[in-house]
Amino acid sequence: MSSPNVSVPHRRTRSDHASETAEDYVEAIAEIVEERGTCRVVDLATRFAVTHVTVSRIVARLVSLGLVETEPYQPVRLTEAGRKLAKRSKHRHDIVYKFLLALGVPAKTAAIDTEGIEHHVSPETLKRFEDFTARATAD
Amino acid sequence: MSSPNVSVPHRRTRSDHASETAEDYVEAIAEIVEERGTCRVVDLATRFAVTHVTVSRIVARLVSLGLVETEPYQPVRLTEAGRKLAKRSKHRHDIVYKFLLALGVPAKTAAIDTEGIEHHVSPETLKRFEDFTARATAD
DNA sequence: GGGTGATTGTAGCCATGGCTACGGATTAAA
DNA sequence: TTTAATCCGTAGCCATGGCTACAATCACCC
Ligand SMILES: [Mn+2]
Ligand SMILES: [Mn+2]
Ligand SMILES: [Mn+2]
Ligand SMILES: [Mn+2]
Repeated sequence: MSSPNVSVPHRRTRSDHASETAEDYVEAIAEIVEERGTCRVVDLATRFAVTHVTVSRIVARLVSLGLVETEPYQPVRLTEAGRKLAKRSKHRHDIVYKFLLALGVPAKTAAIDTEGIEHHVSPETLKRFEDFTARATAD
Repeated sequence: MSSPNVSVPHRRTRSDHASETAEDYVEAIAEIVEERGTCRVVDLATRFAVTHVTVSRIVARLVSLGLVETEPYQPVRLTEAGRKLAKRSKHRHDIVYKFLLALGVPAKTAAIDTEGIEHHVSPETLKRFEDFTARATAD
């Protein structure tokens, strides 16, 4: 919002992609911890359909970003900052998903499309999504 | 659709990103040719707010993909395949943009969000966008 | 204690898309 | 015809996110 960057359309798209991995990973970690109690590298590899090597390197970057804590051969834990980001990401994710459902998109397709769309929805657009879903659901 | 790939949400998102550059570039080339008669590397660099080096390398890949033709120091031209992709991309882009407008998103924000969202909208979702816009505009 | 399978780490490769620095080509003016 | 500006190419750097191959660690059972 501050930098003139984000007012050039493609710049904003690129900047969205830069934060995308962090958002998806902390969200996934929070979900997996919720389900299984702990989250291991393998769980993330399965979730994202990539190898454990890819996950390890991304997790290392999340550590350097202060979103995640790890010890060798131990499960992955979120920091407080990580939990906050996860919460915000999940919130936005849910709004987008429910919006697509309210629009009449089949659940499976909605789940898939949401995973990409969520990162490109500005606060303003998100608000319109919310409003629409609220009205459509009011019946 | 064919591969089991695209049914894993994040795999589809990644595959969307793989085609994203090609789509945006051929679309931009078509637009710039429309406006100025020809499209040079510099025009694309301005459009995407990157250096001419980045553009050159991406254009080289588009050539190898059969979407674009170039000669040294000459303007960039679309092949027939490039024009077709540009047309499809623009069509989808327009539907997403008009949909956001119909939803009540301000034009500037809609333009920015569209640039990212368009690549993650499945045919099914696109159809719902179209339907919504048609009804909202019918008043 | 030893063996085995699952998990994690590490080395090293590739493609993509950013960049700076610099040099060659084209074009238009002087 | 020289000069200057603009445009383009090339070399070489970086970060990210994929991968395979292999080594180390851990957990658990025998
Ligand atoms: Mn998500
Ligand atoms: Mn996502
Ligand atoms: Mn785009
Ligand atoms: Mn995207």
